[in-house]
Amino acid sequence: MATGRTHRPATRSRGIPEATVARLPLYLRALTALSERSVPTVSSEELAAAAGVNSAKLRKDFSYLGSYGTRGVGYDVEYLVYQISRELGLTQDWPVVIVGIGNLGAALANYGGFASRGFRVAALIDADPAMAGKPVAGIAVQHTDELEKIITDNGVSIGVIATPAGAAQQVCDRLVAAGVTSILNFAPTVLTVPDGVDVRKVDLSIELQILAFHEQRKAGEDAGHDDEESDDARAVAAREARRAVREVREAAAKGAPAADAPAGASDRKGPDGDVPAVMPA
Amino acid sequence: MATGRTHRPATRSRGIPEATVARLPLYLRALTALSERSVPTVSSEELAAAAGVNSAKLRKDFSYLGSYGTRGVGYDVEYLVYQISRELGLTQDWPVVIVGIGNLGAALANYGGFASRGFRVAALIDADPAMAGKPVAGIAVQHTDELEKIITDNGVSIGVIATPAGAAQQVCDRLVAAGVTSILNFAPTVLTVPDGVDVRKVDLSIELQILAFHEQRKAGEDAGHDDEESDDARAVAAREARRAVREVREAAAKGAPAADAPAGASDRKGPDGDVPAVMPA
DNA sequence: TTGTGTGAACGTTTTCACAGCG
DNA sequence: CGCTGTGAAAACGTTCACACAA
Repeated sequence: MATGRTHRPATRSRGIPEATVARLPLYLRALTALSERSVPTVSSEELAAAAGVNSAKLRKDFSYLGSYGTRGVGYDVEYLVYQISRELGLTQDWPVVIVGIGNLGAALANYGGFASRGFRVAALIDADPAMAGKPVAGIAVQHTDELEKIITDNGVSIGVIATPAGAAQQVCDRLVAAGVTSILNFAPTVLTVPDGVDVRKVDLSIELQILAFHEQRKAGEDAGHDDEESDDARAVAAREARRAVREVREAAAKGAPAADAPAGASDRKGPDGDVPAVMPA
Repeated sequence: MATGRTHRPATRSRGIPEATVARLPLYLRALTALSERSVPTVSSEELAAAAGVNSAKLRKDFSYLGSYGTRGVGYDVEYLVYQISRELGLTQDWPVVIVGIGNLGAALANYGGFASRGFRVAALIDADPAMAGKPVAGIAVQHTDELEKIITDNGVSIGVIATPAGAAQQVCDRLVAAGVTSILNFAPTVLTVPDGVDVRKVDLSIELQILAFHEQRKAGEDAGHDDEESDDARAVAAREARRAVREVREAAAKGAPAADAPAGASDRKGPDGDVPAVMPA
């Protein structure tokens, strides 16, 4: 199938493990803070605490970059800042475009964290003609028609999608066709992109759902039976439930939803489904 | 050390692997879409494609919940929606508070994806007295002074922090003290919480930095030497660089930054550092 | 026959524990 | 002696491939 893969495919980042790459920005932040307080060196223990990881992990991570520490002393803060910035590619400036200037898009445009790292908002793009020309975060919003021209003229390779879910794939396709090879997606959809294009997604409601899961667990343990329910117990219960489950399903199929049964979940909020992450763009 | 751990500690979620939990919302979304199109059943292959994972993974994931499929047929859409919702704890309504009603906080308040799942915005809280009483997304913003009362009165157990980095830990402490046990943190800081409290973080600039890393890789490969640089080559290069590196560092220590050297990284943007994710709250 | 459910193989990430450098 | 750097072990996650139920 040459249709293009869906998500971070076999793009194994040569050399540095993906898990490590994901933590480098964390270290960088902690180091920057230390640097501002003019702290000259840190131990792996201290830095790890500041970054919220354990020291063994941090040392392993750094070992992939090279041997930048001094035994018996620690790491030189300034020097590490430089090395990590370099490794992350933050010593150059990355022009980015934000597409979809609704509530969230505007928040992103105003977000200082971008500019303070190596990112520069090259343009804000929105499909609403009424938005065109209006300044957001000091930048005039441009119309979607200009998208391709903006990408090429500015040599943009990173795009941020903050449109409603419905528009996301379309926008994504245009970005990619115009030359964008990295996409940060805030729309609650799975984007399909060709090989060689990286997509990362941020989904606000998914994060909350994960929290809800754990929250429910806590509640269950407090009220529930034993403190430590074994894995087996769960598996067995699930297996036992299967019979009952099948009956319920059949009942439901006959159009008579049982008291504690399906079909209820989908009428939670009417024909709403995947609501856009932002105001209509 | 009773100081309280930093990040998802040993809270191994009994039974269902964390990685699976993180994907359940994805499946749920795909299923909801199918449900709306009145599709009665899906195969693991189809659903996996819609969710952007491969089918083996999806089947494994579902196997942790129980045996909810029918061999030779697939999964009953409505039924799976129900089961996953149940597993995620979305059959009940979770009141959440959002603290820090800046640009991002407002975007979150307006985000339809919360309400459409089992989440209800119980209150918006901000430290700015001028904000108090102003309606955002149809809800009057309340002052931080009310925080504890709001939490207890509404039985809130999930809090969203969208304040500037500087205020986040303080807000977090108050939320936790008032009874919140799950926190979604948008501020670019590592939060320290007691055991039993879950924290998930969303950091916009970290995501971009990860993209930049991969983007740099791509560029390097295009321009660079061999197509497929071996892991060893990198390791060796790093090791060789060590010598040079040490010299550079010593030069820098003497106050004479070399042409291609440290200290440059921190003056990128003056005394800016960790800029808040949102407007001052 | 079709497509689920799952042991077993494989790959990645984390943790351990300690040799050895400064 | 203290703290990094790193092999080796353990834990975790993904993929394979096929028995078996419908």
